[in-house]
Amino acid sequence: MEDQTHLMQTLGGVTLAGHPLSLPAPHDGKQQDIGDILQQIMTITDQSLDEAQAKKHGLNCHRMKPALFSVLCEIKEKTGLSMRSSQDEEPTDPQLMRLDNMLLAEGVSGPEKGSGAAAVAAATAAVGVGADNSIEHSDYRAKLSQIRQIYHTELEKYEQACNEFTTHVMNLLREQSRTRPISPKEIERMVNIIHRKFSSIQMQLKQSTCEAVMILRSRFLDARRKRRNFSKQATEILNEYFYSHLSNPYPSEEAKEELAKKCAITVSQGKGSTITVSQVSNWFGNKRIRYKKNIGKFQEEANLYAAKTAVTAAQAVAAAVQNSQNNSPATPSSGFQMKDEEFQLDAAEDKNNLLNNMFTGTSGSHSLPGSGDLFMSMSSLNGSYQSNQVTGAGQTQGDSIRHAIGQSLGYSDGLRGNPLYSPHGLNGNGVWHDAVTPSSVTSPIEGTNSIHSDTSN
DNA sequence: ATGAATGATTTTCT
DNA sequence: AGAAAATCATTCAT
Repeated sequence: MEDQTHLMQTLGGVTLAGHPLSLPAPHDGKQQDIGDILQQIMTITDQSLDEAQAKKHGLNCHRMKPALFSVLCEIKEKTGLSMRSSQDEEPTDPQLMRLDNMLLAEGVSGPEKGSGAAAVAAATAAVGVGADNSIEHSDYRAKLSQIRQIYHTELEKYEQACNEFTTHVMNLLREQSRTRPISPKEIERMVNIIHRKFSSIQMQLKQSTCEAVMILRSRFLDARRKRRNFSKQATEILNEYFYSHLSNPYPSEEAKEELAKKCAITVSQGKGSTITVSQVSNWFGNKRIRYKKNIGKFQEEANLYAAKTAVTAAQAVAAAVQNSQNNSPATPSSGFQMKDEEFQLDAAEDKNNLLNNMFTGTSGSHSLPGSGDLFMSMSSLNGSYQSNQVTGAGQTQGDSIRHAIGQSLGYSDGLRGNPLYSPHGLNGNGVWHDAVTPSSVTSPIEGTNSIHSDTSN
C-alpha cells in the first residue's frame, strides 16, 4: 500500500483513475508485479541484445504495458508542458508580416502576372514616371518576375522539404512510440517545432527577396539614375515659354499640360522621351532658380529666345494680316501675348549689357522678314490671354497691341527699345513680379493655330 | 578623367 | 500645396 502510493507520488501525482486499463486495486501480489516490471525496464539496457529483445517483447505483451505507457506519456506531457508552454504560441512575428506585405505589394508573392504587373504599374506611377520608359519597364518586369520565380521555387522547395521532414519525423516518432513513451501530443509539438524552424528559413528567403526587389527598384525606378536629357525641341519649347513669360514664369497646370503635350508631339519622331507635367514643373523649377541665380549666364539665351519669339510673332502677325485683309478688319482689342512687364525696362543693372547684346551675335544672324511684309491685325491672335489677363496689372491690352504693332512695323526700332530681351522678371528682392498669370501656352511661334486652345469660357 | 549642364529628388519655407 | 533652395546622379563635351 505504502509502496504503491509512494510510487504514484514519485510519478508526478498522475492518477490512473478512469483509465480503461487502470491499475488494479493495490494489494501485495500486484505490487510485486509492478516492481518486477519496473525492474526489468531499468535493467534492460544492461542486457545483451537478444536478451533485451526477448525481454522487450515480453514487456510489450505484458498486460500492464498500455497502462504504464500512458502513465509515462502523461508524466512527460506534464513536465514538457511546463517547460514549453511559455514559447508555445507564436506571436505572429511583426517583421514577417512586414515582409509579407511588402512582397505582396511588390507583386512577388500573391497571384501571378496580373497583380504583379498592376503592382509594378502602381509603383511606377507612384514615382511619377510616365509612359516614357517602356523599355526599362519591361526590363524591370522581367527582372522582377525572375525574382518572383526564384522566390516561388525556393518557397516550394522549402515547403516540400518541410513536409518530407515532418512526415519522416512523425514516422520515426510513431515507430519509437512503440518502445518509448511518446504521446501524439508530443509528436504534434515536434511537428510544430519543425514548422517553426522551416518558417524561419522561409523568412530569411523572404528577407533576401525583399532586398533584391529593393535593389531592383532603386536601380530601375529611381528616375535620377535613368535621367535622359530632353530633346532639343522640347527644351526649345520650354525655353520659349520661359523667356516669353519671363516676368512670371509660372505656368498654370493647364499650361504645363499643354507644354508637355507640345513637347511630346515634337519629340515623337525622335528617340526622345515624352515629357510629363511634373517634368515640366521640374524644368521650370530648375530654370527659375538657375536663371535667378545667374542671370548673366542666361543672358545670351534670353536674347536668343526673345528674338525668336519676336520674329515668329512678327511672322504670325504677318500671316494673320494676310488672312484678315480678305476678311473684315478685326477688333484690335485682343491681348497680344507679350505682356507689359516684358516690355517695361526696370531700372535694372543689366540694362546696358542687355542693349549691347541686343543685336550682336545671335539675333543679328536671323533673317528677318522685311517690314513691308508685316502688317498688323490681331484678328487671329485673339483670345489667348484675354480671359486671364488682368488689365489692372499696369497693362492695357491696347498696350500689347501697340507693342506688337511697333514690332511688326518698325523692326529695328521695336527691338532696340524693346525690353523683351531684358531679364527683368525679377524685382529687387529676387522675387518674380507677381504678374498676370497667363494660362495658355500659346506663343507667337504657334502662329494662329493654337489660339483656340484657350478655354476662356 | 573632369567639370559643366541638367533632370530629379529632398528639404525648407511660405 | 506649391515654390525655393539644396542636393543628388547622370549626361555630355572637353
